[in-house]
Amino acid sequence: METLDGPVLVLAGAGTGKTRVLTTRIAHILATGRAVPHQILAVTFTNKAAREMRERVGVLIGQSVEGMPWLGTFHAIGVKILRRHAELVGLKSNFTILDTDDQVRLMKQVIEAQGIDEKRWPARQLANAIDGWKNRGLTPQQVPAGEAMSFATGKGGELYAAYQARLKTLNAADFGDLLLECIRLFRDNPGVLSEYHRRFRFMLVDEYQDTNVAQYLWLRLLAQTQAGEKPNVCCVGDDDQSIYGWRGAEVDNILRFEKDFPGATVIRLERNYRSTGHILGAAGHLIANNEGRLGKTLFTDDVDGERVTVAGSWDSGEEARAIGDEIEALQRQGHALNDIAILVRASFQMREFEDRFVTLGLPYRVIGGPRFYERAEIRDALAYFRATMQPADDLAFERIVNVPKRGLGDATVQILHDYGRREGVPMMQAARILVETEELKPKPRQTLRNLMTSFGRWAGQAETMRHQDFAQLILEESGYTDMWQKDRTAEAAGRLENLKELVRSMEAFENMAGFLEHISLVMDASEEGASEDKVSILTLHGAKGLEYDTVFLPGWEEGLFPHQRSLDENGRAGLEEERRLAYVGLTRARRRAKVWFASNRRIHGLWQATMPSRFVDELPASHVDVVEASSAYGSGGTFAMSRFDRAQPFSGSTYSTPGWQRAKQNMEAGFKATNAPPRREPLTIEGELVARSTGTASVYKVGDRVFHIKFGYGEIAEIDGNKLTVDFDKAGRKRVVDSFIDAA
DNA sequence: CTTCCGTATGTTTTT
DNA sequence: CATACGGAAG
Repeated sequence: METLDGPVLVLAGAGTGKTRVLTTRIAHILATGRAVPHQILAVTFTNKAAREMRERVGVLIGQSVEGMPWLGTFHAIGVKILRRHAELVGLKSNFTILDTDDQVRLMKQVIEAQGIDEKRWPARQLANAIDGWKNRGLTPQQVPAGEAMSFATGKGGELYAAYQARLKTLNAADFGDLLLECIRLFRDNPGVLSEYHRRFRFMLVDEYQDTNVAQYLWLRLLAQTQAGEKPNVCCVGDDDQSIYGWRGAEVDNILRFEKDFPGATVIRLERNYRSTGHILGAAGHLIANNEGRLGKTLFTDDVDGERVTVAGSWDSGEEARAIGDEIEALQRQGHALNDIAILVRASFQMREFEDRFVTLGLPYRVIGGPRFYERAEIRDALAYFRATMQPADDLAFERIVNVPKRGLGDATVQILHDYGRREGVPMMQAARILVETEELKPKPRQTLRNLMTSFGRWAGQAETMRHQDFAQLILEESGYTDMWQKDRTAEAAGRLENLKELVRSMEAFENMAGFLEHISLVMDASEEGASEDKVSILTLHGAKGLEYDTVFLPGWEEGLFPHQRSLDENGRAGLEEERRLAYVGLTRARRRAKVWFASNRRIHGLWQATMPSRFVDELPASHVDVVEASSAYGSGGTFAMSRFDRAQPFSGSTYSTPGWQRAKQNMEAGFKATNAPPRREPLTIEGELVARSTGTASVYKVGDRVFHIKFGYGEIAEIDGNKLTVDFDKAGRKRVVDSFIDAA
């Protein structure tokens, strides 16, 4: 770790203190005077990681050093560089950054402009292709002919080129460009590149296993050195935690680090400070099934602790109930809900848990749902701001020209669009010109005139008011807030709340322009109050980098985990990535990891018999307990939940328990998917609900109109202590706990 | 231009 | 099953 000079690869296993390595290294470089803050380039993948690193460096070196300007995500640093040299890549320095949604809409236009049927060749698909090419560092000219052919019978490359051209006219860049254009900048302008060579004395990269080709090329360019010199580049990562291959990450980057940087020092961190012995043992054994690893074996000085448990359930509903019960049991033993997480493979699995927890009145939070910036209301609001601030931002203008509905539909937009393209002016300007002509029908013409007057007025006010008041004003005068206030659906209240939050978050910025720049890059939700005690529900992907005392891992079934699609599309590599995901899941646990699988699961609405995941088989018997599912569910009927015999957990690596056998038999018998659940649950729910009722009289009465944060408005049908049965207008009849309810 | 109904389609997700 | 999107009718 003291090695400061030359290339260093730190292979940091899960829970070995990866972030600590990076932060102490930075602190060390600064403390020893080897460089000053602005000579250090430190890149991360996510804003969260960047923020965390910044904070931790700050703590280590004290307030004496002003922040590090070159600590950030690949993209944030890319933008910073591009803005300085924008003209060299055909942009102006105030270029707009498009997100995925803008991207797709623009591509749709490009596809249609080429006279291609957008239905046969969806924009979405082209966006994915182009994204893939950009991830691999390919410009339109460099796309392999075969691949360019694959879209729209050979138009793929052309469309990519046309799209890039459109971006330049719009003075815009998409996320991929932030790196790709940087690469082009460096390649075409050696002078610029060497300026950065001189500047960056030390380079550090976090999560190196997640880098894609473009990021790799970018880094290589920056790490180029004079002959004989070795770059001071330090990459930290863990090949066993590479789970973003489907997004362009190349594990290869980390596997061949030593070839790329001859004479590199490789440091392995294998001492784990997070988990108990049994958890590490199980995870290590599992991941050893992968080939092509750099190979690490984690160890700990901690106790062996509890074995990893494996439990089966009849179906996903029972899985949710059993896990809910276990969590309540843990809670009674004094465990904080914040220390408990449920890690799922696919987000559809979350719903069952949510429903169950709502019924139980067990507080939970879903991590990683739709991002703040992705929400329609936020994007609409931002589009208003963008259109006001940057009158050439056609995409923003198009987005909100008819939101709220004001009678300016496709026909009108098309006219503006055509005129703009023909005359080479932005749509807003086209609109100003056209309202003075006879080209538009009287009604839309008047509406459009009013709208343009508003935009004109707002643009004038931008300078004179505080930007948050300014934002508020636009949202109100445009009728946007009004639109949601009139909306009585479940989400409307939340949307208004989000808008308020958006305006509130602007306070932290100098002005509107600064805010827009930030939001286009950062775009993640304002930190949710982690202060309340709640169970976390998140995907395995979302769990990377996090840790919890107790981790529940439901849905370990063939087809779901490993996911069938991963297997089909990427074969062995896909399987190995799934296995790494399992490894990530297990290693999130500090004290308890609890694996679950169900024998039946509803997939696409049909009940399917499922087989336990091969990963269950790959867990070593010596670190695992096969446990009986919660007894409450096992006792009713012949087909009731099987018991797993504690006394004979395994024979070899094959399970011999009844549930296991039955699950396999079900598969082998070729159980056909049915429309009906394979079996009705015993009526334990009612008994349990009654038993659990607090008896406290509810403040509500039958027939009251209420509002539920998740289900919206509804009417109370029954009351049972603090458990209410509510007929929701949209969500139907649900049983909920009254603490989740407000009077409507 | 809006509303409603039918059909298609169901991983993982950051910037 | 449930939702999301696109096409046809009002």
